[in-house]
Amino acid sequence: MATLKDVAALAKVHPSTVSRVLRSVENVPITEETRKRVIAAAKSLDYQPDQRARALRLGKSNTIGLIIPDISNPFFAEIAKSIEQESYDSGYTLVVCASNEDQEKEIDFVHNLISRGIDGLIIAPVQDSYEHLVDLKKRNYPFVLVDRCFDEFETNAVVSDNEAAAFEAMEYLKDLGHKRIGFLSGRSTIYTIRKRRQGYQKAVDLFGLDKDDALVSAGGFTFEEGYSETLKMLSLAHPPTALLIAGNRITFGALKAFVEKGLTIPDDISIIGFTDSIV
Amino acid sequence: MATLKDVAALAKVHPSTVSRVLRSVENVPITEETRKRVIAAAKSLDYQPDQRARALRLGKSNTIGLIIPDISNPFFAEIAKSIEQESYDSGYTLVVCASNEDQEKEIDFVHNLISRGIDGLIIAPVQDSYEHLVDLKKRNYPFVLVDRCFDEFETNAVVSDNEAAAFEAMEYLKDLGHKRIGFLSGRSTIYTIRKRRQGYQKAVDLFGLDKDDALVSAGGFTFEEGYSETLKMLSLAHPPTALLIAGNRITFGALKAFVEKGLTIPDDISIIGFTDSIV
DNA sequence: TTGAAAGCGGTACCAG
DNA sequence: CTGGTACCGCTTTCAA
Repeated sequence: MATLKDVAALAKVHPSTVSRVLRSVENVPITEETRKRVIAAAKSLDYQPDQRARALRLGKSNTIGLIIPDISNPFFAEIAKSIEQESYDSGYTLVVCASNEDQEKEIDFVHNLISRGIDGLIIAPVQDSYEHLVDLKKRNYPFVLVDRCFDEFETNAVVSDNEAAAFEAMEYLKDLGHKRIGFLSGRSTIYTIRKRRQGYQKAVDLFGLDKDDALVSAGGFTFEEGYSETLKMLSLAHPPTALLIAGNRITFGALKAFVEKGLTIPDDISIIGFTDSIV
Repeated sequence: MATLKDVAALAKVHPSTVSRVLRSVENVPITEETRKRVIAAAKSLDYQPDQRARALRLGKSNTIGLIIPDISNPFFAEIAKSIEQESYDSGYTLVVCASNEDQEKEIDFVHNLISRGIDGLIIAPVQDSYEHLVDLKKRNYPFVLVDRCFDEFETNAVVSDNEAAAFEAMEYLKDLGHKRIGFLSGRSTIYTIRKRRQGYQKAVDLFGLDKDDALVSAGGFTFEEGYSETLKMLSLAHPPTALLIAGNRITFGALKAFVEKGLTIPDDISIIGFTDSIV
């Protein structure tokens, strides 16, 4: 890698001059002569300024970090994609890290990214704990939460109204005539899941639907778990006639279970799933 | 952010001493006394070494970059996930960038990442051009290609045998009795696509299947394009009885077309798709 | 056993 | 208009 010095030597000027020419900002006047020489030298050496040195000096890196629980989940991948687009267009580089739903790793990433001098942080937290975030807030470090947040901990966050959405879905199913509706979801420590469940419960109470603990499952958010939990629910003495499913992979698991049981949608059973993939 | 100096001041020692204590490597002897004081000071200030300064000094960042064409494509998301795991376990941080199938952006990322001082680069190239990669090779910069590579340009690459896979799929369809098989894919500049197509052609020739340009489409790799291309192929005078599809989103598009046409699998039509999502 | 100083590659301020 | 210099935060000789 060519450095400022190399370019300076080739152009027979001082490094600081090269810096000025290349950034061209500042109202500093420069002879057309020198400018040409410098530019030529830089091009011939294919000079690229070292961003870490720059960042070190400037205290700004034009980089932001994104921590998501699972990059292979289409929902988060889509989030990552849009954020990436947006940052790129604004001249920022996005660093994507996947915590893999591992709280330790998330905390690790937070520290790691900060020590790399990123300008800001976007986190979809694992949500087993949040002290590290409290810490960030105390230090006034710029960060936002996406998709999931904490009721007990106030921060900047962009989340959707999962409770309302779940409630509306339930209302729709009720209007179809369903009285016995099951709820399938992942770990209930997760904000989105809790909210959806609240919407579910609210609807059950308000519409006088069947209230039964066996109809509520929070087994996990994988394909396999969705599959097995659905089977379990279908083999109840009084199985549900409809399902509200919070999680896209769970939904596919449920579909597999239906196929296996010979059930068809919407004749034998109705479902509404929270998912945003193209399928 | 607390710096070495801050810690040093608090512990009443020289910064260099703090550095030595904290890295604890080197066979440099240190009084237990001082060590204790330094550790305490560092902890109380929650000191995290500045990685960019460190990288600048050391000439090594323990970071590797990954450039993929599309993060929202499950195939690449899965690749990103495994690489991330692997790097994390080896103490490396992975920076993921999405070129969005945009050659310009890819080149941009390559330069950007290098100037950030990453130790190595993994690229699934867009494949419209490769001069920037030739450049990397000339400069002896450590990089590998994944999934896609160039026949005319030799590099380290990890790719699967797409040609053989396509051929085997065709053999399978032929054994089912199909004579007229269509091929649906994305842009044919892409390595994987080209190889699969070669496998397809080889099978058509070798097994004496129907050879018809109308049966081969390279429209694009999106859901919508898969949908419209399938419709187009189904409305031929002699439509295919089976389809080989290279691309997971195209496959879903094709499925949509089937549903719309009232065709069922495998009664009315057979398909084999290259895809790795759970669906 | 610890301190002082140089330098990684830039930027910014002050001189001239 | 351009050069010199200090410094960002850290590591690494070299001395003491």
